[in-house]
Amino acid sequence: MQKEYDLQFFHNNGYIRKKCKACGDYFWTLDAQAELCGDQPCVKFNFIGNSLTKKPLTLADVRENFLSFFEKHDHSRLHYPETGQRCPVIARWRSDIYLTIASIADFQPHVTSGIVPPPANPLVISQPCIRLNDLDEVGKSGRHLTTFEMMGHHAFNKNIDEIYWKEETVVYCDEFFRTKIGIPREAINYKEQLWIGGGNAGPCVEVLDGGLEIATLVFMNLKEDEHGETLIEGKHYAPNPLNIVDTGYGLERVAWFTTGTPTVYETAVPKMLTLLYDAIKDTSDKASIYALADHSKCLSFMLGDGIVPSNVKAGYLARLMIRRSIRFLEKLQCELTLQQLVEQQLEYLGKEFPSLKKRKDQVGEILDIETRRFSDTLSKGEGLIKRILKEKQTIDPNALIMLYDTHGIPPDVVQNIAQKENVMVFIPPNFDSMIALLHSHEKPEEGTSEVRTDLPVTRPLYYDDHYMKEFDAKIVWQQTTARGTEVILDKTAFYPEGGGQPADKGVLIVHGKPLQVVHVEKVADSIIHILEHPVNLGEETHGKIDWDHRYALMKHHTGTHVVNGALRRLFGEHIWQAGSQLGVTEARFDFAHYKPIAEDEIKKIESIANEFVRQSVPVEKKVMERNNAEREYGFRLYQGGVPPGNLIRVLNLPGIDVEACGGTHLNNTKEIEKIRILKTERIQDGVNRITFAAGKMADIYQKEENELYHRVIMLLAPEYAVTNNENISEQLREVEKIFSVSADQLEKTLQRFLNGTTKKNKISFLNLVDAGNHLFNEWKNVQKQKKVVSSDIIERLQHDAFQIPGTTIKIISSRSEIDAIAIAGAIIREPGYVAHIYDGKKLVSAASNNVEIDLRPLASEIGKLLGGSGGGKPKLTQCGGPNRDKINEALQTAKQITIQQLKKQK
RNA sequence: GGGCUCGUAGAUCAGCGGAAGAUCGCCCCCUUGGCAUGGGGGAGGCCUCGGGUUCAAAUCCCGACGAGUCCA
Repeated sequence: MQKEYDLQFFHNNGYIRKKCKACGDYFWTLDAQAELCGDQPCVKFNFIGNSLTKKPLTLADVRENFLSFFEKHDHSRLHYPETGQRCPVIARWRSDIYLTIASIADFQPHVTSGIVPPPANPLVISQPCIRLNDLDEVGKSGRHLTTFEMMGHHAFNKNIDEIYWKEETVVYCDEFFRTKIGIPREAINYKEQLWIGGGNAGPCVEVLDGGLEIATLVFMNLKEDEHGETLIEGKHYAPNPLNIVDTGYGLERVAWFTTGTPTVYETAVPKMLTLLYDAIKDTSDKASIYALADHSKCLSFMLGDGIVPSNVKAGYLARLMIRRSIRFLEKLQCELTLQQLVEQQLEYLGKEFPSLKKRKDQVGEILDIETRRFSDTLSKGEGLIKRILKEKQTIDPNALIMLYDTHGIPPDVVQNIAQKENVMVFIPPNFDSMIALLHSHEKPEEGTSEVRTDLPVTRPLYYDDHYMKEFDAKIVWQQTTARGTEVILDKTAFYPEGGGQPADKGVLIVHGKPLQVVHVEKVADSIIHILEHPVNLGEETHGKIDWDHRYALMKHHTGTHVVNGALRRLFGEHIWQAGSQLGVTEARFDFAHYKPIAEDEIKKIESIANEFVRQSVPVEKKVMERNNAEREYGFRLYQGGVPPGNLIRVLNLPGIDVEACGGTHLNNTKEIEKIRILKTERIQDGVNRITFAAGKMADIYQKEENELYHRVIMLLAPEYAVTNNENISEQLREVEKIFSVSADQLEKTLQRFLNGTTKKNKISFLNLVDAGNHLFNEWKNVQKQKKVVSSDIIERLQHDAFQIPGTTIKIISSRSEIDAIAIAGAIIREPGYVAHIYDGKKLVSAASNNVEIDLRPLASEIGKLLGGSGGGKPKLTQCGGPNRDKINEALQTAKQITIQQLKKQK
C-alpha cells in the first residue's frame, strides 16, 4: 500500500514520511521535528483564537474562492434547474439513501459505476449535505454539524489518469490552501489513510492543519466484488471501472480555520446565533443554542428542498429535526417560534441559495402545523403521565418505553412532567437499546428474485408507436409452466406490467387461430406473453391488442401526469409522487403533501386538471441522455422512480409535468376527454391518495352517482321532497358524512333511519343535505322518546300490580313498547316491587332495593324457555331467545317463580 | 415498508359482556352592591362505520374508515 502514497509532489518539495507517535499512522510533513500526524485526537486544535491565515473568510468567500480556483484550472461548475449549482439535500436521483451525504453522492450510482458519462469532466461543486449520524454531538462538541457543504473537485478517469490523478490533486490542494486561503505550506501535513464507503474504496490522503482535517483527497479505484482480489476489512474488492478523484473540502471547517472562532458554529451560522442571543434571556446553555442554530439551518434546507414531514423515509428525519428543535426552543425559553426562526434562516440563505426562499410559504405552514401537532402530542402525554402516576405513583421503565414508542413522549420530557408531581423517574441507561430490542424482530421482506439473463431479447414496438394495435412477429422461445404457455416474440407491441401500468390483453393469431394473451411481463430485456394454449416455436404470428383495455389505461396514465401537474400548480413544488396504480376503470395517485385535501380543493384540482385537458397540450415522448434530461428538467423526472441506464424515456407535457416514464401515453391531453376525482384519502401521515377516472370511465361514475342519487331521492320520497337537484356529488358526500357511512352503505342506512322514525306528512326541502339532516334529527328524537318513560305508564303499571298475599311486595308482569330497562328501572325506584317487562326484544326482570331476591336463576330459566338464555346482576337481569311465541307463557312463569321464591323466604 | 396505540358528552378521558359515567366547559337558579369564588339544578351521546359471536356488545372477534406514534 505504501507506494500508493509515494508521490512526486512530496519528494520534489522536501516532505518527509513519518509515523505518528500516537496513532501509528504514516504522514508526510515538512517539519523534521514533527512526531504527531496532526489529526485529532493525536493533537489538539491550535487555531482557535489563533488562526494562521492572514484574514478571516466567510462561507461565501471560501466557497467562491474554491469554485473559481478550480474553474480557472478547467473544471466546470454544474447547473441544476431547480436548485442552481447544487443537488437538493434529499437524494431524489437515487433510492438507496434519503439524504445527500457527500459531494460524490451526486454522481452515484450511475456515473461512478461508469454507466452514465459524467455531466462534466473534471468538475467542481459545493454540495450542501446533511448527516444525522452524530446528532447528539451537535452543539456539544463544538465541531459537529448536521448541515455542511462539501466542496469537491472530481475527475472521472476511464484510464489510469486520463483526466488527472493523484499528483495533480495534491498539487491543486497545496496551491489552493496556499494562495486562496493563506495557509503556509509547512503548516499542512498529509496523512495516509484508506477510504471505504458506499460499496467503493481506495487510498486517500487526509489534509491536516492545526488538528483539523480540512480536506480529504480520495482516489476511489475499487468497488466491492465478492470475486475481487483485494481484501479490506473482511470484504473483497475489485478494480472499479473508473478511477475517480473524489475530494471533499469541508466548507465550514476551512472557513472556521481562517476565523479561529471558539466553535465552528460562530463561523457556520453567525447571524442565527446573534438572533438567538437576542431572543433568549438566559444564554448560559451554549450547547443548546448552538444546536438550535444548526438545526434551523438544516430544516431550511430540508423543507426548502421539498421534504414533507411524515412518519416515513426522509419525512421522518425532517420531523425528528423539527421536534428536536422545538424542544431546544422550549428548554431555552426562546421568544421566537421555530417558524420565525426558520423563516429568518431562509432570508439569511436566500442570497446564496435562492431556490430555498421560493417555498417560504409552504415551509412556514409546515412548521406551524408541525409545532401545533407536537404540542398536542405533548399535552396528551402530560395527561397520560398524570393518570399513570395517579394509579401507580411511579413510572417504571416499561411505562417509559410505552410512552415513547407508542405516544412519542421522550423520556426526559416524562421526567420533567413527573418532577412537577414530585415523582422521580429513573431512565435506564440502556433506554435506546431497549427500544432497539423492541424493534429487532421486525425483519424486512426479502425480495430475492433471480433475474434470468439467458432469454432472447424482445424489441418493444410500443415505444416506436404508443398507438400500435397490431403487429407481425415470430415466436422465438416458449415454455409451459403452471401459469400456461410462456412465449417470447422477436418483437411485440404488448405492454408488459410495470411502472404501475398493468399488462396488455389481446390475442396472438397463429395460423388464423386466435390465442388469448392473459398476461405479459418483462424479465430483463425479454417480454414474456402468457397464453392459455400451447404454440409451436418458430411460428409466425399476428398480434392484436385489446385496444379498449389499452386505451383506457393510456388515458389514465397520461391523466395521472396531468393530475400531478394540477396538484403542483395548486399546492407547490413540494408535491411529489409517492406511488401510482393504473386501472381500466380508475387510477390512483399517491403524493407527498403536508395536510389532507380539503373538500373545496378537490374541485380546484379537478378544474385545473380539466383545464389542462381542454388546452389540448401535445405530449412529447423522447429518449434522452440522462445528463441532458437532468440538466433540462431537474430531478422532478424521477418522481416515479429512478430508471437504470444512460438513456431514459422522458414524457413531457409542456407546462404541466415532465417525468421519466416507461409507460404508454396519449399524443395529446385532449384525448383524456375529462378527469373526475372520485375520492381522496390520507394513506399515511404526509401522503395523500387521489383516485380519479378519465374519459368515458368518468361518465360511468357520473352515471352511477346520478343513479344512486335518484334512488336515494326515491327512497326518501314518501316523507321528503327534494326540490333542487344540483351538486349531486357534494350532496351525496355530505349526506354520507351525516350518517357516517360510505356510498355503498348509504341506501341501507337511510332505510334503517326511516324505519326508526314515525311516518309524518311529506316535507319539502331545498336539497338532499337538509332532508338528511332532518331525518337524522327526527331519528334522534324518536330514540330519545323511547327512553323517556311517562309517569302515567309507571303509575298504571304500579296500580295494576299483583300483591303477593302476606307480604308488601308487588309483582308486575307486562309488555311494553318502550325500552324495558327504562320501564323496569323506573318502577323499582319505589320500594317493594318486582317487575318483569318485555319490550319486543328482551325480557327484563328487576327488583327494588328492599326486596331480597336473586333474579339470576330466574332469568336463566326463562331464557331457556324462550330458546335462549339470560343473566345479569342479582336485581337486574335480562333474558331472551328466538321463541317469541312463548312470551306470554314466559311472563306468567316469571311471575309464578317470583311468587314462589318470595313466599319461601317467609 | 414494518411495528405499537387509540376512536364514548364541546374538550380530556373512565367503563371493557348485563340500567352510558367522571372532570372541565356550557346554560339556569341561589349566595354578593358587583366580581372572584362557593352551593344547587340542567342541557348535551348512531359509545366512528359494517359484519360476526351471544339471550344480551360501547365492551369479545373480523373488516373498513379516521387519528397518533416509534423504527429503518
